Amino acid sequence: MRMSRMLLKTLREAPADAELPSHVLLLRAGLIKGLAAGLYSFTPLGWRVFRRLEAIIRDEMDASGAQEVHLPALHPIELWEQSGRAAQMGDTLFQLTDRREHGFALGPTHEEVVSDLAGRMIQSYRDLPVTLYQIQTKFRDEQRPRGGLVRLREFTMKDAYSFDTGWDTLDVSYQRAFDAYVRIFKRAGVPVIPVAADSGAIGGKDSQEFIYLTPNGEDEILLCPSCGYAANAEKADFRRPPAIAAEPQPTERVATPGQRTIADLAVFLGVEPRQTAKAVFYRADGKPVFVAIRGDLDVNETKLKNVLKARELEPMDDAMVRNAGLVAGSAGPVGLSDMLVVADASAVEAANLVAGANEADVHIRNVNHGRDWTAEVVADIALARGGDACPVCGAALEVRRGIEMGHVFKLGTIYSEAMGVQYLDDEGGRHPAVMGCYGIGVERMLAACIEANHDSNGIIWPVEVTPYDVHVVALNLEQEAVGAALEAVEAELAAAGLSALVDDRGESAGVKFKDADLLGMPVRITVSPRALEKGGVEVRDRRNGVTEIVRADDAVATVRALLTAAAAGRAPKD
RNA sequence: CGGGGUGUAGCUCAGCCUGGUUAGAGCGCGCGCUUUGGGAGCGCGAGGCCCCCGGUUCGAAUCCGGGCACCCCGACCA
Repeated sequence: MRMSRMLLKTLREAPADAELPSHVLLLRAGLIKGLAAGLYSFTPLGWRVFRRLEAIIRDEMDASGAQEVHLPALHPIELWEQSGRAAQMGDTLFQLTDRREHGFALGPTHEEVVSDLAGRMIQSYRDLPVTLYQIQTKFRDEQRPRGGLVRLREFTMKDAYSFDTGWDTLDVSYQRAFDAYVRIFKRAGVPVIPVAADSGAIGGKDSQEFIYLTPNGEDEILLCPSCGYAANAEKADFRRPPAIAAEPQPTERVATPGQRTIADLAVFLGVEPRQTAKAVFYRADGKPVFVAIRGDLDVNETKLKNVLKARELEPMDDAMVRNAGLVAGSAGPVGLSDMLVVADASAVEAANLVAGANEADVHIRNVNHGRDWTAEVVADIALARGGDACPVCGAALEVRRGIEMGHVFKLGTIYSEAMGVQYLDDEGGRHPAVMGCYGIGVERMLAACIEANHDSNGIIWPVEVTPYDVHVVALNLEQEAVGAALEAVEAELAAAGLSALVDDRGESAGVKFKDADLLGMPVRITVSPRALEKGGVEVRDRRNGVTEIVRADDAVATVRALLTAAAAGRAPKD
């Protein structure tokens, strides 16, 4: 491809509204153009990269035995009502009506549609197991699109769904998908770690996310440096610091003027935070919920939401707090009525806690569960934090941030039951298929690929992702010798099956070199009078900038060697 | 949806506080000449509903009110 003919504009300066390195480079290299919040167009060069990522995904999915399908992006709303997710997705679901006033949704994901297809086609255990996948556009009316390609309203997902006769064979399908993901991210040059993840209110069993660790990420991950335990903060467990054991003592009211936070209260009364009870009030699907947890811990709202099987969980507003007879700063579980009380195990096990008296500036000492108050629900609803003890080995957990690249998830029979995916076993018995689902965000993967593969000059494409294998810079192209050498190099590259982007523009040498670095092809060849004088063409490794002059005849072999070394992850020679 | 910020040329921004000529710069773009090893030089030129609507005023990019858009931080997800 000749650059003089390509629709491509590189930017010398970064647009002001881009912050992430990947976003800046995507725009500066002219790979994407914004249309509106969370919506981007791909340029010819950007689309080439996108399609190479798709090709890697397709290749590995096919190799894993999955079969590609193509499902509609436009879904009858009934399908979403049938699964119950129209309500669950809420405003995230883009909805519209056709000319007959029938409701439709733009698919945010495809469990419903694929289940409908599978339900119509799967009849017997002989049809199972089967894994279907597609690479499809998804639509989500996100609360906040952000980070260039990191969080979009229209994006491409590779989504796969496995159907099995039972949980045991689902384990096999799940592992196959997992292994395919490991290979996909490796080939795409995106370093990821699998972490235990929340499976949501819908339930399901194992769920793991593939996370690209970066300070720019939106997810909080807890990692154990000692044993390798890794979990999304929503899911993470930890060993709580032990409570102080003691015999229950009689309760005692105590004046605590102005002591509204756990920290203040603990100092005021001369106790440790873990000797207090923290009270937090929520609305779960509109209903008031009182949550008690030991004072040194925080509530994990995801865990709480799951325990309550709530669709929506939000802090109570002030009016609701007053109506419930609660006093913020001095709230406690003693004497509450007309409200669901949920407690973390920590608040139940600990003896003689200090708790609010539901009266301004008054607390109660020596509050004990079972004697002074009772929780209807006792569960693990505590939030793991950096420094907490690893649930596996006890070492201090570290907090990192990351971007979710993919998610693998054992769904079970939730959708097969709702959507009617059933099979007959060898005795004629009818059962719902056991499902798994597996997603990868393709644009997000492209963003992470750039985050992980760039330097201050621009992108450094992994060999399997690069839009062209070689960037050929021609200088003084008007000189006959240069023109001839360029044509020879182009012909040899083509004959060797290597793709090339050829800078034949009338720009100055500096502009061409800067653009070559920015655009990030792994190898650059310079065809110029100076190189010809030295006996050939110049070949340069983008990774370290090292150049060598080789005979034009040897250019292809040299390029090959550099690409192979880069693909193998071998250190560039210097 | 809560908090913060920004809307002036394709991009980065000045001008706004303290209203007053034809609204500016750099980069980019077009033409000509010159130039070709790290975003070159000279000359000429095109390009603006100053986000939108309303108000104040003799007069608004500038002051006031109301919208909208975009970005960042939080609650949600691939």
